[in-house]
Amino acid sequence: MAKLAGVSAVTVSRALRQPGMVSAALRDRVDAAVSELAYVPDVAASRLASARTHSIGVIVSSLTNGVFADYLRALHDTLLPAGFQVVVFSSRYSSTEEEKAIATLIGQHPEAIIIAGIDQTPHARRLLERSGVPVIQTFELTDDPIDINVGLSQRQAGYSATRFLIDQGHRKIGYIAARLDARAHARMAGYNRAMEEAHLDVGGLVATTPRPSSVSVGGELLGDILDRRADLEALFCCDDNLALGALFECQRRNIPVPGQISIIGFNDLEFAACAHPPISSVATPRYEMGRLASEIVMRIIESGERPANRRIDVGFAIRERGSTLRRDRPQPLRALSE
Amino acid sequence: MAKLAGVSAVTVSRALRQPGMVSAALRDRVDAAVSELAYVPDVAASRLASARTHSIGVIVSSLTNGVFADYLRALHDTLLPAGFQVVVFSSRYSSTEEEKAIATLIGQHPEAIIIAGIDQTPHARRLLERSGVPVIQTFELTDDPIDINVGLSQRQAGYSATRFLIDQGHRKIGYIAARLDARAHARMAGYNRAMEEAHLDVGGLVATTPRPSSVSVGGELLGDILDRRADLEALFCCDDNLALGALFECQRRNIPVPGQISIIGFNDLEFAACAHPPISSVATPRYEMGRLASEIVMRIIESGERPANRRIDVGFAIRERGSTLRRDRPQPLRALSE
DNA sequence: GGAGCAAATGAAAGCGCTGTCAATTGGCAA
DNA sequence: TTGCCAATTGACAGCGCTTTCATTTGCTCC
Repeated sequence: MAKLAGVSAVTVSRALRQPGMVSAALRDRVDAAVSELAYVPDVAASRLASARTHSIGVIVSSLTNGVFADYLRALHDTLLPAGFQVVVFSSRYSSTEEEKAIATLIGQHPEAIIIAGIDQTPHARRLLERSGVPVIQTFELTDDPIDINVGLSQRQAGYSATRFLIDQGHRKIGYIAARLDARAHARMAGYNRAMEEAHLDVGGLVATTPRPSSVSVGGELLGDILDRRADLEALFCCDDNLALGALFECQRRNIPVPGQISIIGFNDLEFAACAHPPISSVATPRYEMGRLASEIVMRIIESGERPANRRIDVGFAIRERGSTLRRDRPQPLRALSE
Repeated sequence: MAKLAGVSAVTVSRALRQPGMVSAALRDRVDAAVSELAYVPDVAASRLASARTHSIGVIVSSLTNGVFADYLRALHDTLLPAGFQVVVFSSRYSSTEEEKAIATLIGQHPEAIIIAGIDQTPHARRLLERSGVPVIQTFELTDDPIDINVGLSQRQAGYSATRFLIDQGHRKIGYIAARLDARAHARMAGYNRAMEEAHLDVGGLVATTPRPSSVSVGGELLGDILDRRADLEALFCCDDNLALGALFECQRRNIPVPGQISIIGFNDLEFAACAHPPISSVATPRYEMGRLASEIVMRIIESGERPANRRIDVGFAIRERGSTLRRDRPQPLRALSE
């Protein structure tokens, strides 16, 4: 390459990275040789020599779950223009794969790591701590972040969704969840807390499966509950796919939604608002969370400046739509105010 | 690291890569030091020294479009167990980003590249050709592959879906598409061909948008057509998200599906089969396609053995479901057999 | 008991770049 | 014309590994 352009390797490197520092003539010669050979510099060599990778490691639970779509988009939108490469790994909801992904990632020496979730294994945690780069944990909130934490309380969100249904006048409120990752558990804990607080029985009202979440699973899980509790009044679904499946299942069984069963989903994916009826959901600011995480990371890399707070709560919001309906009750719920 | 274990760097390298070649005692010392330091070898140095990256580059149009989910899963399922790392880039449906992704990827020296689509820019093509590694183009079929091509004829699939509706007795058949990438265009070409062949007019029956596909866009596009053609009888949707949106829009407008309008989608995503009514769709073997591509790649890397055919058609299949209905016509369609 | 060999380990070189610093060139002031 | 400085370019070393080859160790076998 350098030979073809008739210059030294150093000049090629400079012409490509800081064109302003070489004369126009040489720059042209280099450019010509580059395009002649379809030359692409070896990042491995570059990384080794410069100790910079210009890459940010990102680990998500799934590449294909709609939940990570906006989040990943935000990361790309923010980091690419700043000259960073975004290296995405999926743990596929497996701790083992997550550990592997973290190790692989660290071997690539990203300049920061943004990882979804807070439930890393002790080994994974150690790897991250020892990596020496900023680590942002996202999606959930923890009191004990590895480094920095940008997320929301999944438990609180689950509580709020359930409480929302209770406040609407529902009593026989079901909960369905698939995959059962840490976030699903946290939401369920919130559901249980809200039900317990309202002195409502959850017997037969919960259906879960370790299978991945999907629309069809949502229908099946609702079916499981209905087999036991035909008197179901409302359903909190751990995610919007399940909610959509539950909605279809109701339509299939001629159960009016929200007339007989109210349905609320989670994450407020795009389709929720335009379903028929539109599905109520808990909106989580995933794009915002990704943007925030990227900006924190870039600030640390560029100026070493760390956020004042290691723990940033991005919150959530209940989106009330047509799939949930206020139900008038003759007698008030006892002791809900405790 | 080597110092802590009291051995040479070479031994560390060997203990980690070929444990069988070092004595148990040293192996234990190395392992201890590794976990003590949370040591992870530097892939850049490794790659530079060994000229092997054990990575396969993958470029898709979108990380978050459900279409790539099964495909990526297949790639991971097949390549990870074989010891390859899967490096995924998204072109985000942009030629510019695709070029950048290809360049970045080649700088990382993957051992093969699997890229979705056949419509790379000339520059991108050159980069791929010059990279010196096997390149598999997927999802579509071309007569002029860069190297190897595993896909299906999107045009043919679009033709078949339309023809399916025609054969069901429909005449006023609409087409909606979003994003308008190469595959959407190919499907539309198939639609146009089928309509033309059947001497059916497409006036006012087509609605497209450059916006990304989504469920809500599906409803809007159907609305656009209905504004012009209230007599619409059937709708071919460029993807299942649009189809779902169209279905919801019909429900919202109290238009019976399939009673008044038949709907067929494309790709047969998971939710199509469990919608209400279940949505007919064109199933594309995406998992199979990914598996095939991986296996070809691994065979080439391991033994240099290339497939007999550079162009492999994985086909497609119409899944007939409740959203499409045979419509009886008094008079037969003229000249359909031409 | 010593030659011969296999197994285990280490020393040295080098992968393709970039950081550092030295060398060269040209322009301009004195 | 001479000397000095800035701009431009190149030489060299080294990033952290792995490959190759040499060395050492511990056997086996005659």
